[in-house]
Amino acid sequence: MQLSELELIRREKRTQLQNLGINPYPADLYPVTTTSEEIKQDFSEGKKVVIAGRLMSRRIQGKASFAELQDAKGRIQVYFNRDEICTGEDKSKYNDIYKKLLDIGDFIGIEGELFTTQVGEKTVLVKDFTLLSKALKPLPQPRVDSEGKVHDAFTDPEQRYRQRYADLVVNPHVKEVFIKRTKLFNAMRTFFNERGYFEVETPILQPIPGGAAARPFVTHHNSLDIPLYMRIANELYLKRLIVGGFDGVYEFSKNFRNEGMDRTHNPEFTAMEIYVAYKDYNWMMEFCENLLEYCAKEVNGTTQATFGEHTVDFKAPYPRVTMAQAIQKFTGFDITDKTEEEIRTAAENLGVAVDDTMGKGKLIDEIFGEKCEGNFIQPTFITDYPKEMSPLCKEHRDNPELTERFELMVCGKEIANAYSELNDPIDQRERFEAQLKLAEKGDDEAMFIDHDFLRALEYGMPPTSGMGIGMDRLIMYLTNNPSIQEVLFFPQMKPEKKAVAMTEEEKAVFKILKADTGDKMELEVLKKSSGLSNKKWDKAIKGLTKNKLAKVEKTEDGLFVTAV
RNA sequence: GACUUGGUAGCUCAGUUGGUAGAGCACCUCCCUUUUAAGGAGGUGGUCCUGGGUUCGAGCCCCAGCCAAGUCACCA
Repeated sequence: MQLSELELIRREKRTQLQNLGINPYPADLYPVTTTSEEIKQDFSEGKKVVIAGRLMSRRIQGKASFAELQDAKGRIQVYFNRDEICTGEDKSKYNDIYKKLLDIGDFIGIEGELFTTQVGEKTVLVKDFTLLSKALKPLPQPRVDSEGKVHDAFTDPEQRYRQRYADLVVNPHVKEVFIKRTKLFNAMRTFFNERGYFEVETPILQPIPGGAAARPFVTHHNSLDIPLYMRIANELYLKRLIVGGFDGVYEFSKNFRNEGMDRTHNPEFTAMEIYVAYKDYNWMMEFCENLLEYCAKEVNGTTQATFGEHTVDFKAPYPRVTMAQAIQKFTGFDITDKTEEEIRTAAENLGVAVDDTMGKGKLIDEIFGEKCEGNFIQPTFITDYPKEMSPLCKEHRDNPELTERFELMVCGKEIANAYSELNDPIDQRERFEAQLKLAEKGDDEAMFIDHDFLRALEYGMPPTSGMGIGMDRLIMYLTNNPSIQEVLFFPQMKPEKKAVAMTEEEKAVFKILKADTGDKMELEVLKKSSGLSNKKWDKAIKGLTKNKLAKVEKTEDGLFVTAV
């Protein structure tokens, strides 16, 4: 890896510090007493403080200098004055160590006293400082001017996602998104725990990937010599726990789906699933709207959230619309009591793409997805989905073609999905078998039959309502980010291409050179044995000498190439 | 998977018809003791994404590829 000039300079400074007897990476605890935030909130002139963080900007004016120190809570101005730091004859700590050997990005600790500058800035007067960690790579340095305009912003998404650590250091608004993300998780936990529901963990490596229709990642367990799948959902395991006697269980689950990536799909994503015994989906709707109202307030301090052009209000309650009502409203077509053929014709008339493999449920789902879904901006429950689309959901108490299912739509997208859970083991087996038929027809997302899950149901599961929430999508709404990558610390990226150390020609030449005894050859001999054209030879040998892998020397006996 | 746009210094970006690769910030040297995006003077810094091709000559034109973003398709 070729180092830039700036990186070489910093490495040299590291060595110089060591030569001065200063460890650039000391092991000692640093006795921090406060943070930048506390200093500003609880400011009193002359107060002694010990703080630590990264040096983020410097304005050096000879024997004095202002700088900014950034810690986990923000930034605080610090004032380095030569006479304060170097009270004796030796002024090198200021002149050499501070001014010459520290860089922006270095972690330092500061002992000092608070004061206010003539322009009114709360500042730490540095009495002494300690290098805590030397940064060898220069950070991007965005700056904000007095009009609030950002200069040199670090904005390239590729670099920001690949080097999230740097993104977080220099872009405070990015850090804010992740703070809100954690607030959301904490808020949900609090809401559930206060109601007595129990947080659990279930397997991520599963012999049968169940609970959703999706293509799984496959891996292999060596000593068992069996395939294992990364989980696509945790539903079936949580229901086993309801069978086992828990009243309410929930889990934040990292799920993995081996499907396409775009700005709303990452191969791994986080869902929250909760199952509560003796409840139905009507109860769950109320629970859901109360939950989201609570979470929105905890995260943003208000139930309103801005998402692009929309302002969404999470204040409960939310409208409840059946799928049939939604379709009637946006297409004028009433699907109630219609045959499959009538619905197919209606879909075709509406310009919805259909094919012969689609059953009644799929057709209805297509019409809804195409014509209705995008219209629900404010949180809205869509209820009573076709049975065919919901193999884990209980049949509707009033209509055997439907299920007791709802999805919560926000800004035209689903963020929650819930059922009155199917607990009839015979019905469940038949639904799995119907899925198996779909798989045989080539649907690679059809569900597997999970016999152990059926066995669990046979022991009896109480009536239960369950709900899943897409955490990534929800936090996108709460932080106004249209891309899932902005709400994941480390979104999946294609691997960075490794810089090729040597070209094929260079490798060939180098191999011949190394094979020769003494690693030294006459240039003409080497050139001839490489068999390269003039142009390619020239490029190869220049490449090798440039990378200091070979050296060309002229002696009395002629031109020689030496391996270095 | 298709299409569109982009990839030039540590960061943000210019780069004319194909003719010696530029700016601001950062960095280095010197001066400067209460400043605040940017004090003054001077200087250093490049795999122009990669590989081919056209050409006397390619950052620029052509072909292929890599990576990213966006739109669409597919998918929860």
